[in-house]
Amino acid sequence: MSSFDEHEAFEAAVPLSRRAMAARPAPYLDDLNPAQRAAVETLDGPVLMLAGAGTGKTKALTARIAHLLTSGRARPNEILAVTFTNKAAREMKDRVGRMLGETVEGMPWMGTFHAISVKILRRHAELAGLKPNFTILDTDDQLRLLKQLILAADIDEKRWPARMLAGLIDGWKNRALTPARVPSAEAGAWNNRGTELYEQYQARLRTLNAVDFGDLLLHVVTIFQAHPDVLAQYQRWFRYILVDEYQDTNVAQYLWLRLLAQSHHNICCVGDDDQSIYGWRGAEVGNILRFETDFPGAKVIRLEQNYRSTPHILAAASGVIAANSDRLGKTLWTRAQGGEKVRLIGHWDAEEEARWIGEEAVRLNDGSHVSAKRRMNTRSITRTQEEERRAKNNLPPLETAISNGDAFSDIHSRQLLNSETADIHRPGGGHNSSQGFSLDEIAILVRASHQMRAFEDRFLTIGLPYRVIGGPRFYERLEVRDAMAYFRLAVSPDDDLAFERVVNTPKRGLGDKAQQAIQVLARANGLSLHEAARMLLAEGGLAGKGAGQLRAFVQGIDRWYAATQRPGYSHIELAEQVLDESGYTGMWQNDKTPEAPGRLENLKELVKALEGFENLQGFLEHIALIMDNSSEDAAEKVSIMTLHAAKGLEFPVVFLPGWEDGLFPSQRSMDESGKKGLEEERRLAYVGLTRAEELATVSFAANRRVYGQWQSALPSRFIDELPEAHVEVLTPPGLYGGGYGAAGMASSIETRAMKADVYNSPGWKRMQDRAASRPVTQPRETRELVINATALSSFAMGDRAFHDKFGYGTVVGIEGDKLDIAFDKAGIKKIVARFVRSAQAAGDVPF
DNA sequence: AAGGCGATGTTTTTT
DNA sequence: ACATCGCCTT
Repeated sequence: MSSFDEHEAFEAAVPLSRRAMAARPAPYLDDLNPAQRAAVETLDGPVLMLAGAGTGKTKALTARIAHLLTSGRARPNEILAVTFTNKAAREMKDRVGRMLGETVEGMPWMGTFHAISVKILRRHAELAGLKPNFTILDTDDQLRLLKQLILAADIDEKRWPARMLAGLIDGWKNRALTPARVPSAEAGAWNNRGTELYEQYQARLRTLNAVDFGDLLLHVVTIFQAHPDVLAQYQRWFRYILVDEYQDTNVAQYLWLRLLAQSHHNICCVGDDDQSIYGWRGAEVGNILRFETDFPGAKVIRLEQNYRSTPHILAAASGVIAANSDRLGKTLWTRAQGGEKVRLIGHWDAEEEARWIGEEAVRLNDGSHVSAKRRMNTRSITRTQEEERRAKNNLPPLETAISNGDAFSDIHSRQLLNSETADIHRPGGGHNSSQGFSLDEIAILVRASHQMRAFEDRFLTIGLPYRVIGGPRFYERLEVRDAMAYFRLAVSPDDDLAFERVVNTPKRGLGDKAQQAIQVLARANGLSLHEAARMLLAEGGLAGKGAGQLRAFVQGIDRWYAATQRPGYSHIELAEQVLDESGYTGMWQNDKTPEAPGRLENLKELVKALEGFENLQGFLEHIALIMDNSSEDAAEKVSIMTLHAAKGLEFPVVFLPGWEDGLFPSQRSMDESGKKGLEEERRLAYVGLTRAEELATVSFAANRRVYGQWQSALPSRFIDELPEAHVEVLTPPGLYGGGYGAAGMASSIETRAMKADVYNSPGWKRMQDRAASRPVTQPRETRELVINATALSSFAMGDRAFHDKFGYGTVVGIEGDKLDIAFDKAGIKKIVARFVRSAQAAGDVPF
């Protein structure tokens, strides 16, 4: 499993497949534009691919890999391709495979910075004072460890919180600073004891044979720096280096890359300085801005042709980002024509904003069961866009499709074959009932996650299906982490952090006192907690019912460990056994709180995830780095997520709510980082706008509840930066209780009367002007939302019903189109009937 | 040892 | 408003 073995295995396996590939023509080069093509064919020396939003960056990157392979320049194991997320890595693997028409026998060095670092570090662990089987701690373990150290150092955690220290240490690690290298100017950090605690923390990690995420990179960098021979080996192996999202690299990652690229300089970094939005967690825009100085002779290739958005959307995004000063500068353009202007609308408060967006989503969705294909016929598209779409959905290539006479065998498709663009306008600029957007094509992008609540509340009542992207990750959930701790104990009984976590979960009557006794014994005798607990029992140092419980716990660990040692044990059975015998499953079964069933479900899911691995060890080794929120759910839903989470995604319809000064740009960002902070916020606005393919709607609310207090706000300064020619100001229909132009805004001004600048705010003035110069739009004809037209008539008192969010329940009241439903797990709720299915239709298994 | 109550701090998030 | 956390009570 070591990187060496894998690497060497490829030496033998590759020549064959390379021959096979070399014989093939290079079709992937044909549909690249000149800039993409240059980026693909410039193989030697440093290359910076500045790829604006929607310019086919991933395509160029994957084509470059394909080109390296087919041209015989490199074997799969000689390419180091680094991404930030597992998702990006997976996507790249898939696309390279698809491009070459065969699965390249793996690319062992394609992965995240962290995953690749783990591979390297396992092989050279001893150079970092670790054993090769070190464990990777997550932020939770990290925090608990720090708390212990703070306690031991007799520091008041109230005044000097562990979280702050963790942030400090992470920051140092992001900058590749070992305790010894922390600049003296920062020695005063954390009450003068920051570096001291950092040092202790690192020592403690070493004894635990553990690393945190930051260490993965830091250790590799330190090893490379201290052991030129090791570095030289990797430099020889990685003949070509590719880096995605380079604008997001931190100092440690930059050094990591620079060390590896030092000898041959064959490094290609792809990124967009305008999309750097992770400065707050250590990303250095400077890395990409400095590329040409860092790598002399670098070729900079700009990808500026956008295949994603309409001209209005592009112009609006460009207008906003133009206000930033630290830019390399790009000008996005498109061949696409037509499309709607970016819409701008003000609301009285966040609830109204959510209501309006909900109605809009429903209106746009109307006719959702018309296939996307049919709608595409009336859309302005480019050939590349269409081909990308086909690739994404595993559809046959355009040529095939047309000869087969599928939905695209119309005049527009032929047009697409003959020219690069087919400009097909949606009639009237609007949608009629026969060509709605799928809910999957609609996204709401917010600045801060607390904004999501208004949307969830609203969508729940109107029953609009939605999904929240991001949020707590599967493996971060309490129950999953507890279960993992049990698995860790089964695999390595001496894992003290895991022991601590679950020794009293479920409650075993082992409180502070008992745990202290174990700790003391462990420290005095240099034992693990597991061993110390055994000793404590032998000595009879524990009285009462705790003793029996602890004995069962210790013996359980022994038994589970023994099971893992038996050759050919079933790790899935063992996992179930562990959760069962420990009483952990029982704990949740007895729990009557509404979240208990969900937690049990997650545990089931966790056990199911084990199937993909050969044994528990393998699972645990990879889990920290690889597991994600996958449970993909096929049902059509509107997506709600933060702007950060939206990077890299695209949607035909995008709503951008909450554009108010203080919220977006975030006050805190500006306070803490000044102009730099503001510019990062502006990039966030740019990211948001450029997610939209066809329709973007910016909105703001005059009033919003912030920490329980009503506060009014002014339209975001970014609204001023939207170029007027590309924006349509919607006057909200009176139907919805008035928007910015109605009484709503007027009273918001009254509430802010103390602020003299209100009437003079450029954003406000411009809003007034725009509104005045346009006739008031008639209230839209609001179509009845019919998602489940039969629902109304089909429910009677006492019927069983199913709701996406609340699960199963019984109808206990009917009131017009609203049902009172007593949910099994969530209590009684009033739900709009069309969003409830009958229990039979939903099937028997909840969720 | 465990449940209740007041102080507290509230962007963004990956690995 | 709201959730989390540590302390305090039982």
